Amino acid sequence: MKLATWNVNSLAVRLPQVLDWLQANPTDVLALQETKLSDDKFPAAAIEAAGYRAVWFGQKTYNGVALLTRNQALQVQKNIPGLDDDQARVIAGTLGDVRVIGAYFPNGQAIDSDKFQYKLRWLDALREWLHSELAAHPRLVLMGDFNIAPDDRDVHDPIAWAGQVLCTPQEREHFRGLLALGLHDAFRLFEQPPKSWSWWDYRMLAFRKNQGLRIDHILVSEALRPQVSACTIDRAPRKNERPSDHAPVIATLEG
DNA sequence: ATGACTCCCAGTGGGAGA
Repeated sequence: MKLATWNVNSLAVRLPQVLDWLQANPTDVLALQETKLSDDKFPAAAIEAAGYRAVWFGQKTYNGVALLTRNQALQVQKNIPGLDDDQARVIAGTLGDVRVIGAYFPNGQAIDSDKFQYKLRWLDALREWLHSELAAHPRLVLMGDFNIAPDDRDVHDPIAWAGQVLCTPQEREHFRGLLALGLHDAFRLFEQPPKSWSWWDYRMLAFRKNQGLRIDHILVSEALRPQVSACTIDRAPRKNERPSDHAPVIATLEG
């Protein structure tokens, strides 16, 4: 089973790249973030024509998530139950016996902003929900754009980024809290090249200079961990003419 | 360096992203 996550920064702009990528990288579940499309504008027909099913949850201009799947996703859940949230950030579905949660974590903007407080509240609610989801679905994957660089080795310039949003102790504590639920960072189950990033700023020639962050993640539950045989970041789409600022992260599960 | 780039909705600029 191949699982992948990709923040596409506008599905309207990136749809051809997503379809090309799926053609080259057959995937059982591709979680998308930042579709930036209201539900009536979601390109369901083009995705079906490419041989994929989809469930989606979006809004105009901002946010928006989807799961593109080979088989129909069941038990679809949109956003975190019990959290009063007007932003479309989560879509979950069940494929076979695997529960898949695709999420676009809040950015947080600045530590002294309301958006950072919202991020922390959202993270609290996510952890609460995951606790019960894991009890109901031991075989679970949480993947998406976490907007958290878990460790200094996930940051091209840890000194410049120290204490900045995406790297604060509070955010990293939340990431460790997810691991404490029994989730594992699939990327770190394997030897990886140093300076592995999933996002590069559009500015400052950041991709050409390989100055980025690893903020897109695939977390697998304890029950799935033994089956994970690989986890990689595919930099190729970042070299496209009009790329997303994020690259896809891919995990392979045996069996 | 309150920048840079890209996307969006707007409407000839500004918010948001990370």
